[in-house]
Amino acid sequence: MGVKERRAREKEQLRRRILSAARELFVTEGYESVSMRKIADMIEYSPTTIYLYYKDKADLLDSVCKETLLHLLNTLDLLRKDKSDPVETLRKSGKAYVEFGLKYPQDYKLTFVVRPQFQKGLGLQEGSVGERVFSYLRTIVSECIRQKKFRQVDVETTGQVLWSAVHGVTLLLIDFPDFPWTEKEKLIDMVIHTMIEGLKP
Amino acid sequence: MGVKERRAREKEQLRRRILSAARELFVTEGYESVSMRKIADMIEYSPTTIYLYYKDKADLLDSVCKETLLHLLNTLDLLRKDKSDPVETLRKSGKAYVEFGLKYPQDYKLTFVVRPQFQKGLGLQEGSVGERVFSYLRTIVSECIRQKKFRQVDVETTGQVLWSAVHGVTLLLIDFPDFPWTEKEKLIDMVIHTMIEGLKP
DNA sequence: TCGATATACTTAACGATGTTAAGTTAAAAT
DNA sequence: ATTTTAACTTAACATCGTTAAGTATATCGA
Repeated sequence: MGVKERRAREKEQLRRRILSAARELFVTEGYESVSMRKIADMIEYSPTTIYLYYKDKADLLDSVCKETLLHLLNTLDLLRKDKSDPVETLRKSGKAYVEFGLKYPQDYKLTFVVRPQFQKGLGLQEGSVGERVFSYLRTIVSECIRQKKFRQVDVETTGQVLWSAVHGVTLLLIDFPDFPWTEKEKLIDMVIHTMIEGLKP
Repeated sequence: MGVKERRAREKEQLRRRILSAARELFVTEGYESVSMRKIADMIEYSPTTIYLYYKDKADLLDSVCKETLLHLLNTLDLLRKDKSDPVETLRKSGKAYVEFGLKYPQDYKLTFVVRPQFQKGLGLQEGSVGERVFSYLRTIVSECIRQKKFRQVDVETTGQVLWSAVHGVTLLLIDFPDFPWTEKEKLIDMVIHTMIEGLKP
């Protein structure tokens, strides 16, 4: 009697096929340049079929971004294993964050720049993947303060400050690839290093 | 025989009317949501008239952004008068930069996020307004180093680091208005303060 | 002052967009 | 065997950026 189950599985498969086609197109051609018809062509269904699986184009974007956040979270989580030096963990996490952004520049922009425009009131609500990413940052910062590696600063604000810095350098490097940056590695390292130095006692 | 002159003046006037209509619509409705027809409606001309003054929609965006950069440059330039303490000038400039972004959030996004996507190879070339904004930053930083208020760091990289930080916090505040930020003022101040502390000897 | 030319602008059209409503086909349930 | 349900498609709407062709008006040379 596994008929229902098989059908559900098939539906889920198509759902995923749509999502991955959408991601590939969004990333290579940009959200605005991708039409529902292009996505439909890629998966060899009619354009309207997509609407049976996703509310609209913005919903598709939303789903793509949630996946990206999950991917980012997994990438960062790998670094938390080593608990010896929280400052070092923070440095590594910062680097990993920026490098993630540069490795998947369009995914990063979709998630942190394009999506907020289309999903108004996206406040990183309780339990969301976005909240979990930020909470990851909070944990490390508070450990740095507890071990007196940082001065007695407000954990919440400090987290936001650090996020600002890495977000900023990531976006600048993505958006202005032809700007005469000093060597990328050096710039990223200095952003993080300067921040950490500025937080020490 | 001021006929030619009058005609040229009239052309220039219409050109400006188009530009300011475009800016108003871009800023209130977002670049993608604005159609050439809407702009045309606002100035009471046919849509195709715009093409006699601007190559295409991206060209219109480009002109709007150049104006924004000029506006930003003028705002910052007012702060350079006081030459007593370069670190204080830097702090004020940083604040002014972020506040400019928050005062004109959509203009800021158009200039620093949307435009780069449509004008590929936008490297802030020699003599451009963008170059002049960055050069403003470079001057202050190098003065800080000369006066030994900062350690002996690379001027170019340091400028880029500072830009990253203010750009980052500006965009986060614009893009995630519903995120539970600590008080805006406090966050902005701490971003700048942390950076400056991290650069001191 | 008359006819030619150039300037400024408009109308009409093309192919493409997101999305909805109505229709079709095939499988499942009764 | 007939009805119901699910999955998908066709056709259409209003709107988009942009181009080509057309029109009207003002300027210029005679």
